[in-house]
Amino acid sequence: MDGGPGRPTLRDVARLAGVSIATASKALNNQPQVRAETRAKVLRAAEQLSFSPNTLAQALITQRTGTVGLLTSDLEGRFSIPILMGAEDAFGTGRTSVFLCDARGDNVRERHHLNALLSRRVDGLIVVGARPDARPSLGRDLPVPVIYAYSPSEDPADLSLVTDNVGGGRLAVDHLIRHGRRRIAHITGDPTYGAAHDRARGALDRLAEEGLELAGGQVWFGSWSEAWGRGATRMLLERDPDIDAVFAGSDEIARGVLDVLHQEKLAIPRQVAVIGFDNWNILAANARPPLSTVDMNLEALGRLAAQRLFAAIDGTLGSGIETIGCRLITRESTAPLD
Amino acid sequence: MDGGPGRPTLRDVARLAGVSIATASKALNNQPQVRAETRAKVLRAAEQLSFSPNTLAQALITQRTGTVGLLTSDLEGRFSIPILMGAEDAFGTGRTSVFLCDARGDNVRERHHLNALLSRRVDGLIVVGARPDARPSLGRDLPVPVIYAYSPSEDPADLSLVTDNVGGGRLAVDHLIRHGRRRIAHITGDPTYGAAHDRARGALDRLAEEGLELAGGQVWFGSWSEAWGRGATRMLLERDPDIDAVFAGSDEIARGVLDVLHQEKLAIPRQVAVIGFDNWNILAANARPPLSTVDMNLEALGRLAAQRLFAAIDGTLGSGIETIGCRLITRESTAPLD
DNA sequence: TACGTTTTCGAAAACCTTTTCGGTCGGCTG
DNA sequence: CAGCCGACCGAAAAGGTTTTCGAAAACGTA
Repeated sequence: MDGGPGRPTLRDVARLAGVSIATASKALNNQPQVRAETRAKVLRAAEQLSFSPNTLAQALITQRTGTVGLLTSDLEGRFSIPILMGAEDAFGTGRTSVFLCDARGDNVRERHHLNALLSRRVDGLIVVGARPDARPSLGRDLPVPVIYAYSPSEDPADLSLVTDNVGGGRLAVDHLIRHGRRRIAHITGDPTYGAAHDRARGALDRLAEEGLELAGGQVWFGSWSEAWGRGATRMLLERDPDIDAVFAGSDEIARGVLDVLHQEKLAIPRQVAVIGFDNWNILAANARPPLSTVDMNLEALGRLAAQRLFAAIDGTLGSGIETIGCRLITRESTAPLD
Repeated sequence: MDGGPGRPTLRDVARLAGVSIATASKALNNQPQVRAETRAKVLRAAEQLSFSPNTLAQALITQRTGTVGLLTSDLEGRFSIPILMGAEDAFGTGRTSVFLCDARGDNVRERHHLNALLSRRVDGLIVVGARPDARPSLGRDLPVPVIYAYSPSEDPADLSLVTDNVGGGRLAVDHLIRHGRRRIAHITGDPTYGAAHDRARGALDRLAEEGLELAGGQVWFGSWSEAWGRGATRMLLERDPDIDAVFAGSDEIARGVLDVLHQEKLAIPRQVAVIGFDNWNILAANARPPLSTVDMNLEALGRLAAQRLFAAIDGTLGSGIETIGCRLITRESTAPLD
């Protein structure tokens, strides 16, 4: 009936419409060299067979698959997902599809996935890391453009898109200062993370501009956990009971801070304001009180990555590190001192 | 040098090895009809050109792309991700790649993605929904097998894989009972979710078997939020101050429960045990004390979906609803009464 | 040497589409 | 009527691979 057991092909459409394969193709692709009447015939036939063109064959000719690879190191990580969504979003509207590959932080698996993606002739790659520190480059002589998101590449010849952690730290402290806070402490996470130091630096810079010193006598490095937030807050209060604000390096830590402040019967935000980092909704929005925090704009980063890649696919790729600014989210855990 | 500007093709390999394209293909694919010496020559040539076969062309012939589509309705949703990871995991080892598509809960976008995936000639589809209630089928006459994960299809002719919420509720209450708790309350989420009722039913069933009644006089339905967990706990304590355990319908709710129990100076787990649902690590593991909870085995569900799909690709697909059991995670928020 | 058998290799078709280029047909001008 | 032009259509090549089938080579046997 339709020419065989498989899916209908352009040949079937052409036969049904009573034209040649070439004209059928032209009709479906809005080429000008076909009469309106003929085009209608073809379209009707295609509709009738519910024909959908074989993208593989198209790609074979046009040398463009309309696919990109998304190589993530850590899917469960909360940072890959928004980036991935942003990228999917930016592509989704067009005719590009995304191959998702999770390397699970394993180098050989990453290599394996990379080869598979190249075999599939993806038009480009986005590599999103698990943590904001630099990672090894995939190499300089890949046949497709590559964009590194979140984790920059170690090779400055690559193009990397990262969040502005220094600016984020500055943003948080600026917000506290504007609300009249003067005795601001900073509790943050794992000191092996560059991001922890960057955020701290931004915070200290802004304090210095105001002629303020960090309350608590130091930046409290530890781990990115609620438990550390609790522990550090206890130590902090012991050492310096008079703080009026805490900048936490992550929302998890902030939750720990809130917990201990409640235990100590300190009113939030009246006596102590708290601000977090990440805008991890489930933690921040549901906190008691809801947590002000710094959002890294990861979806925007993902979208930008997609756009840059898109531009690079026909054209040439830039290099270096491009920084995306953070955004302040104010909720009830910070408020002006009255 | 390598025969042109583009990537090396089989033709280039053949030329370099001094054989025909056909033999080159056979050599690379371990076909038996080629002399060992010739095969070595070809392999060396391929290596030298760092040749990787064009999967598109292969797919065109073999009528199998080695790709599957993962159609999710809600990427940011915490339930899609583990399933997605499980599926990626099960496929990743082989030679299948995954197209990720997020419909954002929008029907026309879903249709759009579906068409794109079919155009790309995916070998199969996994559809993962945003909530555990039934969703419309994609249709019966798709040219590839489809598996519904998490959200079952409304059409019983489709194959759906879901979590056993009744069993999960039973598991939670059973755990509490075994630890000597008798006055068990249940606070859960949005009553428009079938899962909320299923979990409650499992809980009530197990209580009935023991001749126990639900403490608090009712199942407390509300919303899947920490705030509701707090509010419900306050009402519950007012009505029935003597509870010795709370089964929360989600970890978020459980966090709210813990919060209020702490405020009321009730010792956990000595006076009141708390168990959650979801095993959402960031909430459960970091709670004070760490939260016992029920894990839905979503990665396993994803893996199973991949396996079922794989089996269906060559073979025929089953139908109906297949249920995956839950798993108890015990942490410190539950302990035997002494 | 003649012949049969096994092994090894290559030519060509097939997969499905796009695109170029040449051809047909109608109508128009001189 | 001859010639030309524009509009429309089809044959065929191309893209990279797999696979079938026939041909050639190598080998053993009579």
